[in-house]
Amino acid sequence: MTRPAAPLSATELAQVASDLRLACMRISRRVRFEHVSEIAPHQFSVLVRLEAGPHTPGELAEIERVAKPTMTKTVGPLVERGWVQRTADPADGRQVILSLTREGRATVEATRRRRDAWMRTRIGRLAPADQRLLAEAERVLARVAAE
Amino acid sequence: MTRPAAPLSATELAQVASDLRLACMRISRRVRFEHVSEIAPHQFSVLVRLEAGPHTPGELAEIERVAKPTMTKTVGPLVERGWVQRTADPADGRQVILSLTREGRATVEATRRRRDAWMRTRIGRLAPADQRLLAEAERVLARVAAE
DNA sequence: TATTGTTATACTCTATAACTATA
DNA sequence: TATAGTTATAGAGTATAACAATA
Repeated sequence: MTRPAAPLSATELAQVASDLRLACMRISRRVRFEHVSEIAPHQFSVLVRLEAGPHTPGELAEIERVAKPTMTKTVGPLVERGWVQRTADPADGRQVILSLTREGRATVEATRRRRDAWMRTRIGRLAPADQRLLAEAERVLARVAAE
Repeated sequence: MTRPAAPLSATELAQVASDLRLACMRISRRVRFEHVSEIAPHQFSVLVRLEAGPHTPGELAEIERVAKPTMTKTVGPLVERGWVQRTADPADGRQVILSLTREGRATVEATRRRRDAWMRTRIGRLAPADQRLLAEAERVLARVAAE
């Protein structure tokens, strides 16, 4: 369908990498700062982890690359606000199982919707061809991000 | 050269926006965390601002959206490490002019090179067609970021 | 009196070390 | 004795309020 493409030259590669990195970092910053969030980034990150399923504080600390006492302090306010609940592990009395409450799930979804809306508004303003270009590029960029 | 493109449907638009936002945020996070930096993000940000030219602490505080006392504390260690220098404003005795030293400039450039290299390595591994796709998309993404 | 920058003080997020309960 | 989680304590980074020097 399309003719075979030549790889970018070293110069082109350097330029694209630099510009693309900068664009990603700027977008990321804008999304995070756009609305003065009701929830701190590290707290939101924990809610997102719990969305996928329950975890112990120790697991969360490892996933988030944070010390265990830090996770204790991070989770505290989330429990107080009714977004996370602690339950005892029936099999091992030392462990605690953290899970998202219904309110916690709603908070994650609301925050995600706000962030997506920011991006959707801006892409929506682009010319159709540019929209399709980004749709194509997204698949590649997702692979880069996942690497 | 190409046939006219139709705009994305609302569903496609929502999907692309969400996925693209996530990819940008992940890449941004990876770039920032990849090397345990010798300099904290907010300090690096100040160095980058000063790269463009001298500023007063008050200007920097406004640009970085931070309180003035915070900027005083941020700049302190940068001066101690020899990356930033303070000079008195000859026209207004209340003001201080902050500028980058040669060492400060070198630090900014080195950090930027490391970050670019991370991205360059990953784009370099892609198929030529994907490289060219990202090169095209970068221009659009930069517009979105600048908006 | 208004403005620039700093110092004083407090709160949050992070860490390491010490402690408690359980295995 | 080892492990999961918490509490105790300390170091950054942030803020607001109070202060000193200058306009």
